[in-house]
Amino acid sequence: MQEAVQDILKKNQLSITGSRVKILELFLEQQGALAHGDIERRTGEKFDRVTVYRTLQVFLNKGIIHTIPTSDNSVLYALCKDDCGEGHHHDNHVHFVCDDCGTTMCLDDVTVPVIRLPKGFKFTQIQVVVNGRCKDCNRD
Amino acid sequence: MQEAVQDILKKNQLSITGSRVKILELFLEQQGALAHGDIERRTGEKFDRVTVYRTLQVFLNKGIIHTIPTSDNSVLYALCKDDCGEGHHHDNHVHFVCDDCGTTMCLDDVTVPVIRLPKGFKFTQIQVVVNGRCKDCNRD
DNA sequence: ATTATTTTGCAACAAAGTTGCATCTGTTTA
DNA sequence: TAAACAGATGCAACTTTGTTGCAAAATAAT
Repeated sequence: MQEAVQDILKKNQLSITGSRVKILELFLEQQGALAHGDIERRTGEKFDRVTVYRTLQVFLNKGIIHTIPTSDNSVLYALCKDDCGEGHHHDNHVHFVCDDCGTTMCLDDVTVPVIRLPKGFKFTQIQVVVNGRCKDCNRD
Repeated sequence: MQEAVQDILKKNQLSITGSRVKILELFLEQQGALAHGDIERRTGEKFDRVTVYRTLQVFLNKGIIHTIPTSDNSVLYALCKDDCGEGHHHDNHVHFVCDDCGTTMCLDDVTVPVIRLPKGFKFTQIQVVVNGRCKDCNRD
């Protein structure tokens, strides 16, 4: 885990600092998306709010994480898979929000469908947000 | 136009007030989505910020407008078509954001695709956000 | 026209996000 | 390994966005 974090930072030519390591660890531990507030709480408010914002911004620019559009318009961040980097920024994504437990995740293996747009429209990116019940919540 | 506005308000059992009329007119005039800021500006700051928020909230509850999730997490509002009302709240929507002119619109005639979710997942709602160039911007 | 009900604007507040700057930490080089 | 440099951090102050309670004003009902 420690190594994975360092690898990612080095690969992206980022210096290895406390906040970056800690925040990246959070993303790796938890399969799912995190809000800015979550991150502050789960780092034990060890880092300044500003630092968290700036760290997330850096990760966004490097393509390490990406944002997820939500219907309630809170900002969520999620780890990107390997095929995303600077330049190639998540052309297509399917995100799932569980109405029960609130978990938001990126369904990487689900392919984004082709959408027939009206005449004259050209698309560059498609994001899909699915609401429903996740695997865990459906057990009960 | 005046009539259309009054009709909508009456149909939803809302009293006819300055801000409601003006804001509804904005939505009817403009085919596309509006941010809260847009609305304030285009009403000439005639109404208090709070009033605008509350008016939008009322329209949302009544199903007159709906919000659109955007990748940059700004809140956008758009008019609903007739088949949306209290209770039946936009289960499926395709929204288009033009990267050129920034216009965001609701593509009502585009059908939302079926998405195969992983085992155990159940969906209740699907929102699709498409980025690209709109009809108008593609002319040049 | 008068009353009852809603809606509005104001003030104050809370949350979310940004900026500039001095200080500190990580990295590089000798 | 120590000095020097570049970059990251924390603090303070500020802006933007959104919320709440309450008195005044506008709308609807009688």
